[in-house]
Formats: sequence, C-alpha cells, structure tokens
Amino acid sequence: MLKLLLVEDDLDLAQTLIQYLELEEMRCDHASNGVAGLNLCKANQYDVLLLDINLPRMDGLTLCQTLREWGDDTPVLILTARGQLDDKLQGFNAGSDDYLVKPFELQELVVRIQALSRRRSGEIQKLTCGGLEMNLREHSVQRDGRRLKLSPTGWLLLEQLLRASPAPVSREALMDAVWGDEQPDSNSLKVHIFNLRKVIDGGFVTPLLHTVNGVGFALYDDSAGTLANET
Amino acid sequence: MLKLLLVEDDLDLAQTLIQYLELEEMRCDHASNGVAGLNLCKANQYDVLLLDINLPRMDGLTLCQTLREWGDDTPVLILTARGQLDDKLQGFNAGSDDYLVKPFELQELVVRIQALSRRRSGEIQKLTCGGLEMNLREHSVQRDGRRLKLSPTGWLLLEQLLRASPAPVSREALMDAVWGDEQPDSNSLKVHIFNLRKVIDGGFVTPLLHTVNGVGFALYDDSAGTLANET
DNA sequence: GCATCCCTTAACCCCGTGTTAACCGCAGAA
DNA sequence: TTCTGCGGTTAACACGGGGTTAAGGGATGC
Repeated sequence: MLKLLLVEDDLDLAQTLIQYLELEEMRCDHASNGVAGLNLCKANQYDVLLLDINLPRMDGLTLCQTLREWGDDTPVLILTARGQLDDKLQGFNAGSDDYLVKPFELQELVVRIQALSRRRSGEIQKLTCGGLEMNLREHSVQRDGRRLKLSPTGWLLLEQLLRASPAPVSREALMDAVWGDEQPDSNSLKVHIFNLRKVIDGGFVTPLLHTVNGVGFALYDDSAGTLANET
Repeated sequence: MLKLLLVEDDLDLAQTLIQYLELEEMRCDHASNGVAGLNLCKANQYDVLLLDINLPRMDGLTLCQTLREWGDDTPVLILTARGQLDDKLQGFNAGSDDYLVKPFELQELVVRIQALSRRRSGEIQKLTCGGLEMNLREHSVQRDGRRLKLSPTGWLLLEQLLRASPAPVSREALMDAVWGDEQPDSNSLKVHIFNLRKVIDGGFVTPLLHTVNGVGFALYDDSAGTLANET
C-alpha cells in the first residue's frame, strides 16, 4: 500500500481527495500548511508527495525545493489551479516530478501517482505466504517483521515453495531446482528441508512448512482457515 | 547531454521537436514507426523515450508495453493528440511515466523530459542509509554526525552499495564499478570491503554493511527490532 | 629524497555451508 | 509381533568463501 502526503489548505478538497485515494488502496496523510508538511516529511517516509502551491506559512514550491536541498528525493506531484506555462516551469524547476492543473480527473491523479511510485520502488517483486515475505530484489526474507537469515540452498528451496504455495512441491522438483542434473546421492534434501524448517518455523507458533506425505512439501498457513482432516 | 528517442510519424513535427531539443542540449534520435523505434531501443541506451500513440507498424502503447515486458525501464513520455481521460489511463497503464497532449508548449516538454531523466540518472545529492549519509556534492560521508574518512575505492564501493540499498550488490557489479574491464586477479575486493567495513561500522553499535552469502554485499539498517536466526 | 597514502598481493584462518551417514520413531504390511 | 519404508533429527567432516593481517610497491606531496 502506498503512503502519500497531501499538503493542501482547502480542507474540502483535501477531504475528497483523501477519501478517493483510500478507495485506491493509498493511505494519505494530510497537512494544511507548508511547515506542517515539511515536518511530516522529516518524520515519515512517503512514497509520493502531493503539494498545492498556494499554502499558508510556506508555499509548495519552497517546500519542494527545501526537501531537495536536504537530499530528499521523494517524488513530488504539484497540484494547483495555476496552469500557465511559467507556473509549470517554476514547478519543475523547484524539483518536482509532475504537475497537474486543477480541476483534474481523480483517476488521472491516481495513475500519475502510481507512475511516480512505480519508478521509484522499481517494481518490487515479493512472494508471500502467511506472515512470511520474500523480497526478491532485496534478497531478504522476513516473517512477522523479523528478518530471517537463510543459506543459499535454503533460499532456493523457499523460493520454489513460495511460488507453488499453497500447492505442494515434489521432492523431484525441489532437487531439480537446487542441483539440476548433478544430484547428490544421499538424503541431502531432507537435511536442507530440516534446516529450512528451523529457520522459518523455529520460534513461531504456527508452522508454515508442511510435509505432504508421499508427495512432497507445501507452504501454507492454516492458522486462520479450516483444518484438513487427517487419516 | 541527454540522449532521447523520438518515435513520431509526423515528419514535420519530428523535425521541429528535434531542432528545439538540440538547442536544449539534448541529442534526439528519431524513428517514424513503432518497429523501428523498438529496434533502436534494443540497440541503444536512451535517457528518455518520446512516443506518439498513432504510429505505423506498431502503436506507441504496444511499444511501451513491450519494452516493459522485456524489463526495460527507460522513462517513457507519451506525446499524443488524444486527450481524453481514457486515453491517458491507457497510456499510464501501458507503463509510461508521463503523458503530454498535443499541442503542447515546447518548454513544458523540455522540463518534463528533464524531470524524468533527473530521477533516473540521479542528480540526487545525498545518499543515506540508517544514520549513514553520503553527500555527493561535498564529497563527504558521515554517520550519526561523525565525519568519516574513506579512500577513493572505498568511496566507489559505498556509492554503489548506497544506490542499491537495501538490495545487495554482487561482487561482479562492485568489481565492475571499481575497475571496469581491467580487474585485478586477487582478493583485492575482499580487502577493500574489509577496510570499508572498518570505516563505516567500526566504533558503531549496529553494523550497516552486511554480507549476503553467495550473493554479495548489502547496506541496510537492521536495528529496527529485527532478529537474525541461525541456519 | 623522504614521508605518506593507498592499492595490490599473498598467506593464513575461521566459519558458514553442503554432504554424508547413522539413528530414531512411527505406521502399515506381513 | 516383527519387518520395513518413510520421514525427522543429529552429528561428523570436508570444502570453500569470506575475514584478517601484513608486506611491498606505486603515486603523490612536502
């Protein structure tokens, strides 16, 4: 979910925008003057900033410039009624990334916000299951916010399991993913699964890595849903 | 100097644009149909792409989508006469970054191009991670206010790591950044990483420079209440 | 010409990691 | 009951990647 900051002194408009953005799965903080906006920027990390130009205490352009001088490179979208060329040039000159003239279509605002945030975060690829989250780009795994450290093979196995989740993955498929054609002739896989289990389930209440007898292994969270009947 | 690609079948317009952009210190290649544009993208590395929508052989939206599917994330600016909301939504949906409706002011085009390229090639002046801050302009690094002194190679390495942070950087990428093609045939990198670590983590409680086994090195702040498990 | 800085190189050591084998426990079959 | 197969658990061990240290040389500056 994207985190935005809207700095806008027209409270009615702000209210409308925030409500609409909520529907689009964006959480939007609000400041009604420039200085408050600046402070919020200092305190929090936003994905995109939406700035009006005419603001009490500090105008949007100065706000944007100040951030840039501080080295903050959060994407900035200027929202304003001023549609003259000079205004736009000033906006971009202050270091903003986009400029939308009021009145505008809410949907256009949404897609422009998405475009800005997309470029910054570089299309995060994540695989998840229950509280478990694997970030491929960062090459990091965490469960319930705790960062987990796993070995190269552990990583490979978990990736396979997460991609298939909640379906089970056969031993053959796992062996294939790790070793390809040069497969070890022992119970190596068993040990790796064991170790992987220690890492991702050790210290947690609900196990995520289940063995499907005679089939392979599966990653799923059955804590919230119904339990399957056993023999 | 920025390198652009304009894909536009109206040759008069293209000519005008290119001439104007030249004045603004931008070199602009030109393709008059979609397939030619795609080939040029494959062959060259551009800072920004300017795409018309109505094009012979392959329209601009498809062109943009294709690039994105290939993993190319060059910034794309759509230039078109179609100004309806739906057109814009489609444009952004195809993976573009900005959308300008003809007729437009040439200066606005220029600043939008600059805004797009700026974000990518980084006129960013400060890179940070945790309490670590690198000021590119002043060529200084400090952590928690304390100024750090690092060697030329240390600087190069740290810059790479900070730009990627919190994602890991492979040894190859690091070696490439430091030595290019003339790579030393020893464990030089190990030593430099070791020295870098001494500088940025030595004397501090939380280490920022982590080694990701089998992958490379990553810079991130783990202090926010995360625990590391054993294998 | 001397001192300093910094990079390279090589040597060494430690620990993470993968492999292997052995053992345990359970359940179904004989 | 005993046998047998499957999966879990543990520990031993070998290997290599990564960490650490120190020596030497080239460049730079005083």
